[in-house]
Parts: sequence; C-alpha cells; structure tokens
Amino acid sequence: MKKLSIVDIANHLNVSKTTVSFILNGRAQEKRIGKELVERVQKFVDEVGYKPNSLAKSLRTGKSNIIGLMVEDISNPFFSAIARLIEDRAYKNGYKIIYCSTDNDTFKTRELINMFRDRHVDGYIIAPPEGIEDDISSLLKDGMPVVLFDRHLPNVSTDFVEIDNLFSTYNATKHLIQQGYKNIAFITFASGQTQMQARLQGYHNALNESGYKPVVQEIVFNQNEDLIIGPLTTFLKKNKKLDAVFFGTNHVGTCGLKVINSLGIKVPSDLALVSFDDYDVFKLFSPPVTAIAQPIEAIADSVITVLLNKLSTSSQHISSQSIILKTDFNIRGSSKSLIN
Amino acid sequence: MKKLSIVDIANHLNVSKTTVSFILNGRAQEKRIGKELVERVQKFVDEVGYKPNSLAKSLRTGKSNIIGLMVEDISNPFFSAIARLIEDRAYKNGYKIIYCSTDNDTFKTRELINMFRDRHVDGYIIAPPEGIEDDISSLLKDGMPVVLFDRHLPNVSTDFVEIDNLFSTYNATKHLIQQGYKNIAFITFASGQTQMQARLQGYHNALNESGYKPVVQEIVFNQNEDLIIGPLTTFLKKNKKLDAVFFGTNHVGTCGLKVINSLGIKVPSDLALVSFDDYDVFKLFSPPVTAIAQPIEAIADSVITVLLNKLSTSSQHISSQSIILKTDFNIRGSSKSLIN
DNA sequence: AAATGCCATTAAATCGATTTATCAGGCTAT
DNA sequence: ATAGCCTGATAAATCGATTTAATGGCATTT
Repeated sequence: MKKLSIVDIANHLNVSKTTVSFILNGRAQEKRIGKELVERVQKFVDEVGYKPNSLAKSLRTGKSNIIGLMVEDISNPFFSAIARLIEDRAYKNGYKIIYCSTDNDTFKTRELINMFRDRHVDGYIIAPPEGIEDDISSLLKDGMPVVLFDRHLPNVSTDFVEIDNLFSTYNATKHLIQQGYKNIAFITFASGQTQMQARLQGYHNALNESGYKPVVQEIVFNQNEDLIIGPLTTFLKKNKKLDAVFFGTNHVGTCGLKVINSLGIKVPSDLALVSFDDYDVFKLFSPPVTAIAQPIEAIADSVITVLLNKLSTSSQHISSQSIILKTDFNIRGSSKSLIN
Repeated sequence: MKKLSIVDIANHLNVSKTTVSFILNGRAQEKRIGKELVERVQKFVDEVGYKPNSLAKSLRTGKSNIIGLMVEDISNPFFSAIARLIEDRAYKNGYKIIYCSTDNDTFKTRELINMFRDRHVDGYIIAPPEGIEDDISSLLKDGMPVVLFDRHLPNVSTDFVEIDNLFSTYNATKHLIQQGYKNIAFITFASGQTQMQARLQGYHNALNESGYKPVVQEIVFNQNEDLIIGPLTTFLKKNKKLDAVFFGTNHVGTCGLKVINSLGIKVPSDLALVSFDDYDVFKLFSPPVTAIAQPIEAIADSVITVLLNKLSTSSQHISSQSIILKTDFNIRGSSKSLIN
C-alpha cells in the first residue's frame, strides 16, 4: 500500500529505472527507446498511477517548481486579491506557491528569504520592504529570478511591476482642486518605499501648481488598528480647517472612515474624501468614496508572466524590465463639487 | 561561492559527515561525541553559516516541515485573516505553509490534495468542500495529520474546529423577532456543507418557535460577483413584504449591501439586516450592520494547536477531537427595534 | 590470555529520482 | 579482418542529507 518508486516500476517491467526515467521525461525518442517498450511503460505507469517523488526530483535537478510569494500582509485585501490571481496562474503552469507576509519588517523578510532559499524555490515574487536591497541583490547575483511588485528598490536593477503612482495621486488631487477644495490633507503611512514617495510627490505636484499649502500626516504602521485610529483622530480633531482628505492606502482609508464615523463628520459637506486603492468598503460607504483603483488582474498577470518568462528562458542576458500600469479613477459621492 | 554541503564541512574539519550530522541534530551526547569536537564543529558551522539542504533532509526523513493549508478562497477576508494567523504560529514553530484556494470545487481540491501529498507535506489544514470525504479518509488511513475547520465532514472522523453555527443564527434570528420583525428572509449560498446547514437550521428553529414563515433564498456561488448580485436583486424586488434579511456569509452580505444600495432600500426602516461574519464593510455601512463575529484568533489558534499536537506526538491512539467555539453577536443600527 | 564491554568515531546503506558513461551486438567501410 | 558506428538499453554515479551497522583501541572481566 505504500507509494511506488521508480525502482518498483522498473522491476515489475523488467527494465532498468534509467529507461523508465527517460520515458517519463519525454526523452524516449532522443534516447531511441523502442516504441512498444515506451508504450508498455506508459501504460503500466498510468495504470498504477505512479508519480515520481518530487523531493528526490528536486534534489537531483535543483528545481523545486515552487515560487516564493512575499506580500506585505496577506490579510490586506489588495494583497490577498493579487495573491489569489497569482496562485491560479502559477498552478496552471505547474508551479506551487509558498507565501508569507513580511509586515514590512526588514529582519523578518530577510529570514523569510533565507527560508525560501533553503527551500530551493525556483523564483521570487516580492513586495519588498526598505533595507532589503542587499538580500535581493545577493539573490540576483546567484542567478535567482526575482520580480518585485507594488514598489521597487531604486538601487537594485531587477524586474518589477508597479502602477503609475505619481500620476494617480496628481490626477486625483487635481480633481479635488477642480471641485473647489482648497485645504487638502494627505494622510499616509510613514514609509520611504517608492510607491509611497511617488504618491506623496503626485499630491505635492498638484498642490504646487495651484499654490495651495500641503498638509501631510504620516502615521506609523501598526498591526494593532487602535494605534492607527488614535493618531488619525487626533489629527482630524486638530485640523478643523481641512475641507478634503486624501488617504494614501486602503488601510489608512478604512481606518480613516472609522474615525470619520466616530467623530460624526459629514461627507462630503464637512470633508471630502479620496482614497488610494479601491474595495468594497469604499463602494459601500455612504456616500461612496472616490478612489484610485489599482488594476489587480493586470498586476498579477504581469508579475507572473514576467517571472514565468524568466524561469523558462533562463536568459541571463535580457536586462531587467519594469512595467508601469495605469490606474482607474473612480469618482463617487465623497468628492462632489463644492460649487454647484 | 556555491552552497556548502555537509561533506564540505566534514572534509574541512577532518571528521566524518556522520559525526557532523549527529552533532547538528543534537545527538552528540547520545552518541557520546567528545565535547571539544562538538564545539569545534559547532563553531565552524556557525562561522560559515552552513544550513543543511532541506530537500535532502526531507527525502531521507520523510518530513518536510511544511503544512498544507487549503481555504475556500484566500481573497475572502475571513479566510485570509485566519491564514495570516495560522501562518504566524506555524513559522514560529518551524513550519512553513503552502496554501491554496479550493473554490469549494471538489475536483480542484482533490488535485490539490494530491499535490500536497506529492510534496510530502507533514500536515493538512482544510476547509473541505463536499464530496471530498474519500480523499480525506485516505489521508487519515495513511496516518497523515488532518485538521478541518469552518465546517466538517459528517462521515469522516477527524479533528475539526468549528463555531456554534446553529446557536449563532438561532440567537440572531431571535433578536430580529424580539425587535418586532416578522417577515425575515435568510439568504445564503446553496451548499450542503455542515456550517451552512447548521446556520439554516438555527434560523428555522427560531422562526418555528415564533410561528413565522421562513423565506429562504439560496444563491449559486460564482467567482463573478455580477452573477450573485443579479439573483439577489431579483429576489429583493420580488419579495416586497420582507421586513428583515439575514445574510448567511460575509460574501452574501457584501453583495446584499450592494443590491440594497442600488435599489435605494432604506435600512432599517424598509429592511432590517443581520449578517453572518463581521468585517469592516459591515462596521462602516450606514447604518452599521448587525453581525455575528467569528472568533478569528481563537479559530486559528485552535487549528494550529491541534495540528502541532498531532505532529509532535504522532499519537495514533488519541481519538479525534472537535472544538466548537462561541461567536460574538454585535448588535448595530441595521436591526434597530421596530417598536419604539 | 582470551573474551567482553565500552568509547568515540566512521564507513556504508539509504531515500528516489536524474544523468553520465558504458555496453553488447549487428552492420558498414576500409 | 578489424576498426568504427549505430541501436537499444542499462549500470553506476550523483544530489545531500540521515541512519544503521561496523570499527579499532583501550580497559575490564573471567
């Protein structure tokens, strides 16, 4: 009842395991193995449902058919949606996914990379935290395929998939300004990551053009939501002159809505809202929240396509490519015109 | 620059790899290996940062230190939250997680189980779809540790973690009745899974006690949300006499809210709401939705604890245990009293 | 003095595959 | 006749660990 090995197959058919291996790996013709022998082996293998032990296979070949996926936090809807799509595509192409959440913690990420390495994953998909440059570089130096997404590392030359963060916030801020809002705050997580910096820059650019004063509030990320809601509450209580708020991520946005509810702030008459990312919470809030929607499918698709490419061609020569995707700007009730 | 193997270590120190292996696996004392030799080996291993090749290790020992986690859909907040917590606990205990989404598809699940098996995972955590009984039984027969959660399989005797579904819906339905609602519909995904059946039963029990007529609408699950929203819209348009609706899952609930918004139904004056599961969407809706909150942490904790136990003791003798956890009932504005 | 036991260590087998190198036999060309 | 070349297949090496069985040397027992 125990699992069959290639030796069992070989013995039962009175051939050598080499022959079986060649046949199973489609090298029968190349190795000019007799046609009826090939059929005999194939038939028996199908019959007993033999599957090669993938550990042994990996040990010998050095390939594991596993892709390591590192997101910031799998329980964040943005990341879980992307993970889901990547998962599907990967499975369809014969790859499994091992995933984990980095929490944007450099040390944790480093450990996880080492674990993946130890596990001999074939490729890496990473939403990298800051400070992990050296570890990524080291992966690259060893010829490991790595695709970054959601952000990139300026000093590391590798493939990555991102969205046009700067234009997205520039455009959305412009929209607020056109609706007549003048005191627009930008609330975001404190982070030097490229995507956050770009978002901030877009906001600044738009305000500069109009000559309005920027008001930026950075929140320290914390797993405990109360430690986000607290500072947010303080900020909104203090800055009564604001007429609009721009949330830099879906998480900040969600927390922001909770604060707005608890303070009894009316949207958009007291305060207009725009948020980065789009998901059910924003669609179902009253009034629904204007949001920048990231093209989840396109991101996942690009990421996995780039990685699969690298895995199949193992072309060291092709220099890294970066893919920048457009976002959708979904205007809803939370940023209605002041002038009507 | 390539990775060191145990042979390299052994050669460099002029000892046999057996000795190195014993030392590294903490069997030095048992094998009475000299104290200073142990230290010499340890020191060198630390120095060069040698890590045993886990594939080779797994091949030899049959253990992979990987746990297979199969949820219904990783992009569902309930499952992603649990996955996240399980992930953390697993990593802390030296286990990695391979996860995947079953889509409640029996065939897909069967393939995934085979894949996990092939990958030699040490244990399984599964939210099982119907029809997968035989595959689970076969795992158990082969002595694999399996823990089910969110639902169980009546004909399979294995450990599982669930919540008290029947009481939860019974209690919530009672609440609606006490608030004066009489025409209460229950909308849920068509499914014979134990948790869904129990939820339905709880609803029926409460209505029976009061003599009100049950109205049950089953929706066929689909990845494409429009195919859920469509039938839901039809249903709510047809049944104008309803004064309350009970959503059987967070997903149905979210879709339900979208329909309610698009139809312009006023909550709770036109229609009171209660939903199973609790998450940000329900808290931030206006008015906030009364919901049954599952104890996410407790579920994740129980699941991983039970599994780790089975993994460490490998006690075939202990009969399976089932853990039933209590839920929280969060009463909010969407189910306010009719009588005031 | 031979036998036994203990100590500290190691050689060799094993896990289950892939891959390299080899082989026996028949045929062709010099 | 013999060297060389296909053909069709396989023996043996390899991946990098764990584990079983064995070893040589020394002290102790009979």
